[in-house]
Amino acid sequence: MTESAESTAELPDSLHRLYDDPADAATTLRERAGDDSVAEQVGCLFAALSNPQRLRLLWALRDGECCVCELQTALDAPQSTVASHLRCLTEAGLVSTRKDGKWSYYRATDPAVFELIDDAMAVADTQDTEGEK
Amino acid sequence: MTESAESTAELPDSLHRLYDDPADAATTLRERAGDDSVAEQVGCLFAALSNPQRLRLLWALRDGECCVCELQTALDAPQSTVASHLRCLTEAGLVSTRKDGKWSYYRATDPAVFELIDDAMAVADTQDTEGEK
DNA sequence: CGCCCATATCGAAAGTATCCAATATGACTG
DNA sequence: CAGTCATATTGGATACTTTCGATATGGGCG
Repeated sequence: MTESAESTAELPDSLHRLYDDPADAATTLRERAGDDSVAEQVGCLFAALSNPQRLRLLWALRDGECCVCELQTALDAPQSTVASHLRCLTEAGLVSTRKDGKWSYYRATDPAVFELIDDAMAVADTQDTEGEK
Repeated sequence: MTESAESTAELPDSLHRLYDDPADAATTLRERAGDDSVAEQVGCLFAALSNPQRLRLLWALRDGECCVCELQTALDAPQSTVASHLRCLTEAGLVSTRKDGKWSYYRATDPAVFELIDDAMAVADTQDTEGEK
């Protein structure tokens, strides 16, 4: 009886046909969908991982740190492109930097990200295989 | 001695200072970064998960199937917005539909996606906590 | 059949990401 | 301290995403 009163106004007609107490159902549904700020935070992580070049940068870092010129070679992309992607990964907290003179070395912050990527590959594969059978 | 000859031309100067055999190093680095088409495929999965509204749709589906009007209520978003996100999730293979008369019911295709999201949340949390200490 | 209902699709506006040449920065070197 | 080197930043062109009102589709009912 707190905010549920105001949110009742916006409910779709169909919900009234589906539930005896639509307002109550709405509250349950909204709880299940979870908090938007959490979703946004997780979404940012996934967004950082949603770019093929950035995934390849992470793969290149799997065996240990690399300097920018190595990563540039690995991707076969212009220096400024690589630098922007590294910035993006850094801001997402996925990689961190160590400077040694004029060279910058990047490494993965948390190896858990590699498991995350592996799991995603497994999920993507499953879908492919299901389509083929 | 196959393609490495042509790719040698584009190597950054700095790589020559870092390795005795830059062309060979380049080959190793490029192998480590992996295949671009695989990266693209995994990237698509992550892209589907990179939107807060779509994450909330999946959360809503965690306990079983829902019809569109329930999801619409859960997100508190216009019908067409919800429909586009559902289309996106469908195209990514993350949800599937069942039609019953004029109602459409959506469900998660593979529960593994929930583990993936949970793992991502754990990674995101770790970063937060590290920043605070 | 004619209407209403649940959902899907379209399409335009606004926002965001990507790429990369050019340029800036900051460090080592003679 | 001038030059060169490795990397970072800027800025603008182009492409993709997101949102959502309007409209289409296809089912069920009277």
